[in-house]
Amino acid sequence: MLQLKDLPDKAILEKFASRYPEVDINAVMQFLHLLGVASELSVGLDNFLRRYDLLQGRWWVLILLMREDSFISSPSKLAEQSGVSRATMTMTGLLDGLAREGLIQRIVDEKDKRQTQIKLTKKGQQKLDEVMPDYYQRLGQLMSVIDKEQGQVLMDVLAKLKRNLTIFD
Amino acid sequence: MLQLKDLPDKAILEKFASRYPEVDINAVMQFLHLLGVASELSVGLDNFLRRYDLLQGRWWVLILLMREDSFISSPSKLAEQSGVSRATMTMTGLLDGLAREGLIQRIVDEKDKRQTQIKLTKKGQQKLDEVMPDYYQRLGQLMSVIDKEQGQVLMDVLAKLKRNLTIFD
DNA sequence: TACTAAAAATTAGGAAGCTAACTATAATGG
DNA sequence: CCATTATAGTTAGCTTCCTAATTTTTAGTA
Repeated sequence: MLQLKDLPDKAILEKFASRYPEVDINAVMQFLHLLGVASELSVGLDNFLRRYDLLQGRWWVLILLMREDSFISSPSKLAEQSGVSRATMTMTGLLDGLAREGLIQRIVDEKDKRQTQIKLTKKGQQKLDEVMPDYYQRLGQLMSVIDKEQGQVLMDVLAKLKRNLTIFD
Repeated sequence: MLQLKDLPDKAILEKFASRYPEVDINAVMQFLHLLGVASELSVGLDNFLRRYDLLQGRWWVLILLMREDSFISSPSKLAEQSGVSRATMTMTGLLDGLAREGLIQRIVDEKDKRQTQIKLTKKGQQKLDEVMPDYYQRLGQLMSVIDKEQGQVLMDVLAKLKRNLTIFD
């Protein structure tokens, strides 16, 4: 993700504009600030989760399991939903680590021996019960500076950008 | 950065709300969509750059050098500005790779022998002259769906969130 | 002046992701 | 019904980042 710390200011962009006249200065500023702030938020979230011995990936796995009615899913479904490769899901101790700490449990699927079922344990649920209230409380505070109208504009803008993603193809 | 693909919908968040009543559903949706879209934009940018044999890190180095009056900087300054560690700047072939391809040049600083000066070469400038017009043109198109008023709201919202980052501390 | 501090670059070792290849099992269709 | 194809999980090898320690050089101070 965008790690650039020293975003260009107007002066720099004007310098670049003299060589590359097609630049739309406002477009660049909006784009880079969007990526920059999102990246900082993501780092902030990571730091927050670290205090609960969770990394973002491990946390998503627990949440995705809690979404399921029976608290059961499979490695490939979890990988797809959380946006990592199946290899990453088994390596990196994502599942191994969670299982070692007793937050999830592997169950052999007798019907289809290719599959392993992954189940959220009581201890895993307890971990979420620690994290989530704190997370939701902070998130509410973070977003409280955005009023209703601005929130709608934000969601609208994000939706439009998402639809426009093919521009980089 | 946030890799979660399967963002929660209203139904899921309401289910979570019954266990964690402190959740502000709109806040969560806005937050996750912001991180999600930003992440997809960043991946899109990477894919775009790959066609010019650039990764995001390599590209920033060239741009940061072009910003300097004499096209000269140092590894630690570049590391700080582009948001990677000094170790990453020398390893990973960031500088080694760019030097090998002749896009930058290392110059020993005779005044302070601890430092190495990094200079953008003519070939490096040519590389930017290939990439930047295409980049700016696409970026202009991408952001063209956001009108002036929405753009101002977006920048305002981002600035407010940035100021609020300490909430995760 | 000589000793200590700080600073720049690098190196060592490790974390967390990727793709591609491999193994075992299940599903399909000629 | 058996041969091919597809799917789930894992393994191998690579990439790109990190922190902490090391080396060299400079700056500051007693």
